[in-house]
This record gives sequence, C-alpha cells and structure tokens, in this order.
Amino acid sequence: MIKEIITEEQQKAARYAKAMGHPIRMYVLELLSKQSCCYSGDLTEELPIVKSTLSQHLKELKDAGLIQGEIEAPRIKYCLNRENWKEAQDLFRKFLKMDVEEPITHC
Amino acid sequence: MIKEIITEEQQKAARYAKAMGHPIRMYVLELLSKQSCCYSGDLTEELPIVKSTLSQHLKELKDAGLIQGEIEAPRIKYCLNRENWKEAQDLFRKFLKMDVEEPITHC
DNA sequence: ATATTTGTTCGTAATTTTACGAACAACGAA
DNA sequence: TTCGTTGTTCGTAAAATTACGAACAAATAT
Repeated sequence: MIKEIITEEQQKAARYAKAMGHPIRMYVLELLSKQSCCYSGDLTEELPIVKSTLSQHLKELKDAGLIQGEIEAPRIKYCLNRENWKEAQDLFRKFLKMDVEEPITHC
Repeated sequence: MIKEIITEEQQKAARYAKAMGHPIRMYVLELLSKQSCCYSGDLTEELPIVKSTLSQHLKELKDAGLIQGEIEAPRIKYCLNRENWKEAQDLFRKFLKMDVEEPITHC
C-alpha cells in the first residue's frame, strides 16, 4: 500500500495556496498583480493592521516565494516574484482546470 | 483613513485558498477534478493519515464549499461542489491574471 | 439480534498562525 | 552627531490547525 501518493506539484500548489489563504495576503497579491510594486508603508496606512503584523504577512509571502523585496532606502519596494508567480499560475491552472459544464453521469 | 479596503471577493478567494492550502486537501481536490467523485474509504487507503484525520480534512473542504458529500450507505460519496468550484476558478483566474511576460520598467 | 462496515465526533496534545506593542537596526536628514 | 523615518525582530498571548486513538452512530450483513 503506497502512501507516497502526494506529488511534488501538489505540495507546491498547496504551499502557494496556503500563502494566499489570508485576506491581507490576498489583497497584497492582487495589488501587486495590478501595479507592479508597492511599499509596505503605504500598505500599513491602507490596511487595518499594525506594521509588525504586516511585516509578518509579507515575510510569509516572501518565504512562499510569491513576492520579493528590494531595498530602496529608507523604504522597501515589494514586487511579485514573477518566476514563482508564473509557476503558481500554471499549477493552479492545472488543478482548477475542469469541464464545469459537463454533467455528472457516472462515478 | 478607510480600513475597509479588503473586498468581499478577496475574502472569498482567501477562504478558498486556505482550504486548498494543505497537501492532503489539494490531493483530494485534484482527484475530484479528474474523476468526478470518490469515496473516503478509498482515500484512507491511499493516503498516509488515519480516517479521523481525513474526515477533518473533508469537513474542511465541505465547510469551504468546495466539495459535497452524498450518503450512499454505508459509504459516503464525495464530489466537487460545481457551483462554488466555478466561483473559485473565476476568482483565481481574476487574481492570478497578469501579464507575466511584460517586463517591469517602472513602479 | 448480533456483528461488521463506514465515517463522524470527542478528547487530547503538539504545532502553527495571527496579532499586538516594544525594542532594535539601517539609513537619510537636519 | 543627533534625530526621524522605515521596517524587522522579539516577546507574548490567544486562537486555529493538524493529528491520533477511542468512542460513537448508522446502516448493512450474518
């Protein structure tokens, strides 16, 4: 009975999904998918959390590989990590793909 | 300073992402996107977790609205919740959409 | 009626997540 | 140098997640 059923791709996809699994982080990601970069100071003003909490969320996204920060003293400029973002896109496209219209007729 | 920045859609997308944010659950979802339904007993045999843990994960997916169970005594047949699955697809398509090829030249 | 199969619920424990404020580090400005 | 700005790290606490085994419930099979 093989228990090593879960693929590397599923692990990766789950990792990305987990990083996306919080409203604040989803907000940041959508923002970055639209405007190419942002500064965390601006986010702190917009969002209902203090800067240390935001920092944790950004670290979470960084650790997952979805964003990257670049020092632009005294601030830090955040952008998407395009390479991994593309990988996440591909993985999700693959996992979410499905003929939704097709009726279920058998199991 | 408005703090109600996070949209309903972002909340929903984060909720779905969270449910997808575990390898076991990602596995189940991908399986269901391929074969239209499955029985949890079969999953227990394939996966490296005991049945009570699997039951929790399935409940997680049910609560998120991604799957639904149908009694087929003595077993339970699980399928995707097509309606919500479609919503998740749309939300992710929207959030993940981005011109990845476009080079970053400004901020 | 009793036993078996199937899956949930309960109790428990370890770990992770989320959030805050205070302290700290890095850097530019006065 | 000293001050102000920016963001991370640390310490802490509450809540949520993950996992297991035991007990339970529902239905079928013997």
